[in-house]
Amino acid sequence: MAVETSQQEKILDAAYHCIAKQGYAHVTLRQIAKEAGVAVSQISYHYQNKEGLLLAVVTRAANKYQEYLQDYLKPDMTPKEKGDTLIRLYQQLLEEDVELFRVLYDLVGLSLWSEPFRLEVKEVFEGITEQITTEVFTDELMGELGYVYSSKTLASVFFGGLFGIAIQALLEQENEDIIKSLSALVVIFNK
Amino acid sequence: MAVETSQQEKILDAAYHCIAKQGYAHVTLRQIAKEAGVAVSQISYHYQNKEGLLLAVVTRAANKYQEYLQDYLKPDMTPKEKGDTLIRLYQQLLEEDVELFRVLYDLVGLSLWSEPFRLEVKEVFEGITEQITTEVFTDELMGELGYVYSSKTLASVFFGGLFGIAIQALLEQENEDIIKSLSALVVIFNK
DNA sequence: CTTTCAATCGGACGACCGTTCGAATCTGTG
DNA sequence: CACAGATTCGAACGGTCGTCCGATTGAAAG
Repeated sequence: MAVETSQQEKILDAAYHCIAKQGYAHVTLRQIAKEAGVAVSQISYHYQNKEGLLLAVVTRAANKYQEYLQDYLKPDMTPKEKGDTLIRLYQQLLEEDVELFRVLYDLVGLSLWSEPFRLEVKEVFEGITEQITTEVFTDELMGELGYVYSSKTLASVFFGGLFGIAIQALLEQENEDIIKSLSALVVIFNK
Repeated sequence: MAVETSQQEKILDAAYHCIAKQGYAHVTLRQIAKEAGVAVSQISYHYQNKEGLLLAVVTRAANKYQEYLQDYLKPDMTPKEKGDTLIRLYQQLLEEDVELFRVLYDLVGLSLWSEPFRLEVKEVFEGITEQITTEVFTDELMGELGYVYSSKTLASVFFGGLFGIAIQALLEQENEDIIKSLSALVVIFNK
C-alpha cells in the first residue's frame, strides 16, 4: 500500500538524500532524478532550476529540525529541563539521524557563497536562537544565574556550543566521547 | 622588490584566495590558474590533480591558523589568560581575516564527503583541542574549577563554542553582537 | 657548445553538467 | 467522445570542467 506521493515530493526526497550522501557540490540533477525515478526535465518543471530545488531542500531540512524540536520540547518543562532536553536531542540526532546534520552543515556552507541561501539559512538560525532565548534563558532563569550577559548572548553561546561540538562529532568515526561531551554544556545553566 | 616566489607557491596562494571568495565547490582550475598567472596544466604538474591541490590548501590553512596561535599564545601566560586570548583571537579573526574562517568552514564541509580530506581535517581539529586541553584546561585549573568533566571534554566544549559562534557570525551581515558574545565563553573557566 | 632534464605553455579531448524543447501522455471538464 | 491544460518524458544543445599531451623554454652539468 504505497502512499500516493506527488512527483514533486519524490524529487524533494531524493534531493535531500542525495545531498546527505554526497553534499550539494557533488550532486547532479541526473542523480536526483534517477533516485526519484523521474525524468531530469521534471526538476526544472517543478523547481525552475537547481537553485530552486536546493532552496526547497533548505526549507525541508529546517522543517525536519522544527519537528524534532516540537517532539522533544514540551510546554510544561522548566527552562533548565528544556536545555537538558536540547542537549539530549542533539546527542540522539548524532546517533540516529546524522543525515540531518550533514545536510544542515552542507547548506550552511552553501549559504556562505550564495546570498539567497545565506538569507534563508540566517533566518533558520535566528529562529533557533530566538527559541532558545525565550524558552531556555528566561527572565526567571537569568535572575537565578546572575550573569552579566544577556539571554540572547547566552542563547548564541549555547547554540554555538551545540553546533560546534556536533561538527567535531561528524568528523570522528568513533565519536561517542564527543557526543557525551555535549552534556558538559549544562555548565552554562548550572552556575 | 618582489620576493622570488615559486610557481608552485603562487598556485597555492591563488587557490586559497579563490576558495575564500567562492568556496571549493565553485572554484575551477582555470580561475586558479588565471589568478596565479600560470597555465592550467601547471596545476596538474605541481599537484597531480585538483584533489591534491585542495589537500595542500588544507595544510596551508592549518598552518596559517597555527601561526596565529603562536603569535597570540605566549608560554608565560596562565591557563585562564590563554583561554581569554583564544577568545580575543577569534574575535579579531572574525573582523580582520574572515577569509580564514570561510576557508576552514568550506574545507571541513568538503571533508564530510571525502575520506582523504576527513582524515586531514580531523587531524587538524584534534591538534587544536589537544592544545587547548594541555594549555588551558591544565590539571591546576581543573583542580581549581572542580568540574566533574575531564579536561579533554571541556576543551571540546570550549573549541566547539568558539567554532559554533564563529559560524553564526559568518552568517550575519551585522555581526558585532555575535562577535562580542564570544566573550561569554569565559563562563567555562569562571565557575 | 652540447646534452639533459625539469619547468612551462597552449591546445585539445572526452565527459558531464544544467537547461531547453517538442512530443507524448494523463486528467478532468464540457 | 472531444478537447484543453497540466504532466511527463527522452533527446539534444551549448558550455565548462578536469585532465592529458606534445612542443618550447630554461638552466644546470658534462
